[in-house]
Amino acid sequence: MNDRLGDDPELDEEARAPGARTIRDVARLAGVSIGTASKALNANGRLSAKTRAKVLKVAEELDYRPNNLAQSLHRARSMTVGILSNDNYGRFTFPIVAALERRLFDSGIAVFMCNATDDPARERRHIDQLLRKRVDGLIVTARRADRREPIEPAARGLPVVYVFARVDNPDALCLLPDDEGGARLAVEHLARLGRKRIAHITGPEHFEAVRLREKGFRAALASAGLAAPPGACRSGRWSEEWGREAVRDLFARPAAAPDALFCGNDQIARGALDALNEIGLSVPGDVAVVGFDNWEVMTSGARPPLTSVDMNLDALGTAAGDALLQMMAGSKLCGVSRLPCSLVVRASCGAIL
Amino acid sequence: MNDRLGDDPELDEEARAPGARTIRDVARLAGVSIGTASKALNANGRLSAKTRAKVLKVAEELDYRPNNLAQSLHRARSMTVGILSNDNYGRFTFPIVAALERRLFDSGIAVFMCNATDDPARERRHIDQLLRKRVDGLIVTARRADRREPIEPAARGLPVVYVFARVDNPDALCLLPDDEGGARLAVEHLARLGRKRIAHITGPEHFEAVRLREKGFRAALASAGLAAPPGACRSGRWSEEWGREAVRDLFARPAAAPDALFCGNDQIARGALDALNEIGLSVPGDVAVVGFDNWEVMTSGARPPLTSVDMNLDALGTAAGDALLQMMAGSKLCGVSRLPCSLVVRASCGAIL
DNA sequence: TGACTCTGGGAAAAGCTTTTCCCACGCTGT
DNA sequence: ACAGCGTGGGAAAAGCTTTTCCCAGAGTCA
Repeated sequence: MNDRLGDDPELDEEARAPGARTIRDVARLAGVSIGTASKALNANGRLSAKTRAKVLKVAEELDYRPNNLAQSLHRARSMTVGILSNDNYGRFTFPIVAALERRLFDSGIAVFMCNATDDPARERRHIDQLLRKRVDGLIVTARRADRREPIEPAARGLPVVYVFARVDNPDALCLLPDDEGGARLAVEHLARLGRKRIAHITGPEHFEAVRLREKGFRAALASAGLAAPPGACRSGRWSEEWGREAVRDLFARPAAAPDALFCGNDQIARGALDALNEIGLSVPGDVAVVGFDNWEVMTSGARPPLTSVDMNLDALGTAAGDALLQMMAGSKLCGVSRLPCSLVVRASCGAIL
Repeated sequence: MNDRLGDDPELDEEARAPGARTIRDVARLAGVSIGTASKALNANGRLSAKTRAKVLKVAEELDYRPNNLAQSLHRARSMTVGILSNDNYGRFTFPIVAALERRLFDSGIAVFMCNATDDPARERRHIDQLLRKRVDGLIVTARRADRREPIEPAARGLPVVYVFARVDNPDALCLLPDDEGGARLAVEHLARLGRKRIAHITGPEHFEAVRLREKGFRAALASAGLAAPPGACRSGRWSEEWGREAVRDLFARPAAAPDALFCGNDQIARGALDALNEIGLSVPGDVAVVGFDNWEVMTSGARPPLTSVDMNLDALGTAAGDALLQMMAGSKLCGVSRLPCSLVVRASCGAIL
């Protein structure tokens, strides 16, 4: 038996076909059958240590990589999942997807990225493609806006996790941030710092997140024994401009002016900060401000740096990965699960720093 | 022959195994051989119209989807590519990847998303996984910072496109935005509007983009017959804070103050706007400002809305997709290709609106 | 009517692994 | 020395398609 593979003319011959190494090559060069090679590579059957080592050595020298296509075909598990996204901006989706991909990759699963920007036909074609590729599961993400339709029944039997997306089907598993709890966190913090007249400037009411955050806002006020005067909650757009407008309006009569603002997102908060500045009010001296999203580019560019609620999107992504793995292993999971937010304290709320 | 498939007891039997339909099922129910069914589905061999129609009808009724794994195994083309990203933020990568995915999907190719956030070991494992999955090509993206190492030689023979990333290997294809041209666009525009003392506030010098933009800045000044006084170009960080600092410094002696600022990124521009505001200078009245990146959240939140250079990242993504498709079809492409930027004019530069 | 040409469809190999089942060899015990 | 048993490794099927090659039947022409 020739152990010096480096001198084996057969090896040189093989070296010319890169990337196309098969288990046949390994078996032939190791002088064993294909089945034996497979067993050695997978630490599977009963083989002598010598044979096993020989096969592994040859595989290493050939830089052999098993063909996942053939493996998947045989095992009826592709070790891939599809991520269906509808976020054309990517700001929320990206951290989720990144964490998800990391979690799944650590379990040996690769993800197909599919972007179907609110085009139902395109989404159907994507799902069709994923089914042809025999993905083992599906993740569906959306912008927070929409309570979307469940995906096609064709996917029945396939594990599906909706993350940062909500469907009405009670059999579906939806993972979402706890908007209400996040709002409560912010308002409780402000109340604890002694603020008495807390207002809420937020986005369009048709967002469920807006309604939930308002709910949390009111709940926290109530449990802090504070009143929510009429007009203390303003919903508008998600923009800085709206933040500025709302502040100008809220502070038009100084007597009734708030001493704290909880904003529905960091852009609104940023606009609010700018407007307060212009009015001549100091932050956090006269008014404390808390945002939502903890979007670094907004919070750190703001003056003073913005305290903000973090939705822990990466934890959400990791949780979605965990859930999908469980479902792929046979568990039936369903219902709406909301993961906690956290408060990232910076200077704008007037906490001791 | 029973044409009413709805009544066929065999069909009902089959209906219980969802997603597991094979071409055997189609063939059996259509009363033809597997080979014939395949020919009908692929419009391939010579078949009578009747047989073809019969097979297609059965396939439709069964909701049959060919198993891509088996197809790929046979054809030795997986119709998948991997996207290897190192951008942990996603701001630049996301638009590129989205456009890329769209382009490739339209050609029937699915993309594996791999995030290897600057961890070389992780990147190697990702590449290994992709090779096992027998991807037909690879896209490598990076943060603009680094002139990165080419990926492992193991991938030799596999088409690779570097986009928004740069490697020294002359055999590699790199697609990048034309930073220099973008800078020229901005400065020419300012010069055309009559600005005479144009300064440049930009990011860290170790970024190639910073050096190229400065080069474009100086070139455009020269060809407009304007001088670039010493200290007209300041490099620092990519942050709003740096924009504010630099403005305070540049405008310390009003006599030598610029009448226009070209900023290396929108965050710097945003900071500059705020600082100018505080100093009491009007934009664009006293000073015109142009940013870089055309990042919507920055440009539209700014007051006044910010004129900015757009790197056309989606065009870059589409071009990368085109290039990869060509390489997959056999073309050898290499070299560094820079795609044009464009200027998006808003109020901050003082153009007629 | 016989030979020949189409034509439509079938059989089988190939693509790469995994896994089950089985066989042969060598050893043990008497 | 022989029966039996354990052990290591091989053969082959299966997983799902595609494609090539071939055959049978029908039609055509002389």
